[in-house]
Amino acid sequence: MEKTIKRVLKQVIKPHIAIDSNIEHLIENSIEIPPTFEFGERSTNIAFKLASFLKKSPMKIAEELSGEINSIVDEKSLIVKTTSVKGYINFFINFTPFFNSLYSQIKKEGVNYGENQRGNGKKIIVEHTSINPVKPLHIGNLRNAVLGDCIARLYKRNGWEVEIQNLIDDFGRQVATLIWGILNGHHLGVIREINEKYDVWLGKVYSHCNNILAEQDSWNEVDKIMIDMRHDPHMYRFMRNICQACVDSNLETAWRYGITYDYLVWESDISRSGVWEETLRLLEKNSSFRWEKEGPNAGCFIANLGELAEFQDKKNPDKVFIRSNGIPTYVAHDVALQLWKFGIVKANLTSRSVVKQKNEAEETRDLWTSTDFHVSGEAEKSFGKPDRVCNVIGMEQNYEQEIVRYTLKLLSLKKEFVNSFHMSYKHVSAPHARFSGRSGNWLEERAWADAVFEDTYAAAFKAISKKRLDLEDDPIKRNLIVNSITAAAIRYWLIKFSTETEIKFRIEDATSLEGDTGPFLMYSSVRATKILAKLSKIKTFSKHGKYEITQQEKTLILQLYRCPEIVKNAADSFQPLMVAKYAYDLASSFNRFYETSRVINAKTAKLKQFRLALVQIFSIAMQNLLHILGIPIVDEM
RNA sequence: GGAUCCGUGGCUCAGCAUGGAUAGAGCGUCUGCCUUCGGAGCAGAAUGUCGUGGGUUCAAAUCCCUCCGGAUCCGCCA
Repeated sequence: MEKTIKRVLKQVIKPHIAIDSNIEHLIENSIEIPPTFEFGERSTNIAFKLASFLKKSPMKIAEELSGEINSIVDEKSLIVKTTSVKGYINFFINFTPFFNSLYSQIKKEGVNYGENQRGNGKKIIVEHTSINPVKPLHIGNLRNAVLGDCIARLYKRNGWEVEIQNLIDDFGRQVATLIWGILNGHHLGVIREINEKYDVWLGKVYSHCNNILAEQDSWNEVDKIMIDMRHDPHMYRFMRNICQACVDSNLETAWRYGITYDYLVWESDISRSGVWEETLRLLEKNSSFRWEKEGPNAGCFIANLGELAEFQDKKNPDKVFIRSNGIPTYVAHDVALQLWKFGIVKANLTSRSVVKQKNEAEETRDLWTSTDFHVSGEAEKSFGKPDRVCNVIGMEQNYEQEIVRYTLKLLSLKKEFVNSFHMSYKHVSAPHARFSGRSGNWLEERAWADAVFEDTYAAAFKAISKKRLDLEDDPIKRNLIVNSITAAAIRYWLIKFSTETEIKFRIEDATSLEGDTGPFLMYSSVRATKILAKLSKIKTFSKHGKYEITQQEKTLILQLYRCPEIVKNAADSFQPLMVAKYAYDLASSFNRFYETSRVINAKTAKLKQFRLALVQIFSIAMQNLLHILGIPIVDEM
């Protein structure tokens, strides 16, 4: 439709002014969706833009162009007529051929409707979740995971090969803190409740350990454990087993929400494979990095970021990569990791496939993990070597992520520099503070991912018990449906905000099932499914025959048409929110259609056929969108 | 001190990249709609100095600057 409008516009503008690249650009970006349907299906403000070139008033230009367009179109072309209102040119289209072609397209593309192949098979690594393996996911971690999961799905539908990594930092201070606590028997002071998830209990222990450490001021003992974890095989095995149990428990949570991974990357495996040493050799060869001989940073290895314009305004533009005690800093580690992801340094990790995961659509995905021992005869698979890397990390780490990115620039890794993306988002906040694993405040607010699931489940269960008395005899089916509604509600709630908005955690918002929510989208899809099931015997829509199209139907058709554009823009701007908003608008349009257009009792056979066809393509598009959002598709609810 | 982000009805948020017609939703409040494809829905009402003050422009919630309020960052923490 836009293509046709631009072509016609150029045709009528040409006699008035030469179309150079400047004018061409104006035309390309001038098509918009009018505020109300009375102004047509599309409009353009091109007359305003041309006013200064033609030295005429916008209204006059719009009037002339509109008249000229009307003289070359008729009721058989896609554009039926145009009007000029206050300087705008409004386009009215012929819905019958428009619908016919949209219908054929969506029917033909089916589950692929909305997709494109722009990625052309290129590969992206999306790293998300990546929590320390000492605690459960809290709602903020879940926001990270859901956003990352959604971006991965979006990239896939833009023709990219996607590899989802989850980094397990088992060599960090948080793990050492926990191990210190367990070795000193402090976990015995935290009673594990019946059926309590392991990671939840561990998170309590971890928080407890922090309190004791703060009282005793025994951090030097934790430092010693950090060293022992690296050098004492028994200590390492002890630590890794605990982390493994925690990760297994974390995965259970992720799967409840339809989140799956391709590769769990263990920090200890990375460390032992020599990635850091290789990175250091690479940096040492470059003049932008140096060992400091004097001054406050004497004995440290420094990244000379001050030579970049972007860091000139910093109080201290240079960044310490290796402390004077020889231990690399966190950001240096992240640099090594990024270099490894791009395959600039080689880690030679041993990997094994551990479990077959299923997401909400029952799609199978093998989960692989890096490992410290190889079982002979096991299948191997190589990871990495992407064209692009996207790290989903909170906004408070914007500066660190910039350092990582610009370090690539200092190393003259131009391609890797422009293909490093930090998907940044703000925190989910508790009423008066931020959630933190250390303070354990997620506990008192019931803000860990499993508790939020339970509370939402309870709300959904209450609702379905009222609405679906018939399901009392089928608790298994009811449980499946309630699980789906729960995941839908929470996932949608985490996606619907802009990544730049801090979400205030309030359980009544997360568990809401009405209005701008995930269940609302599911419900519209269920309505369509029900109609389709009842009319499964009607022969397929043919474009011949006459029928009237109502305004609600037109709106729905126009909404359906936008799907591919949204999928493209959402991926390009790293805004899953755009898909959520669009899916909500589409569901809303369908509900209005549903209220005003009876399908089963339509007045004529032809009308019935047309409406059924509209329901069919709505159902296809909505299911594709739900899949991108990771919302389960159900037949009833 | 410097940097980034945020400020939109009572509440929670979209819209800002690429300026454009009457600033959109949801929740809450109020009024209607179940002999009607499933009411987790629909129709309607009320509620707005788009933080403040300037500037640019034919046109500013959107771009630029000031100030006010909030968050985060600028570690040999992770």
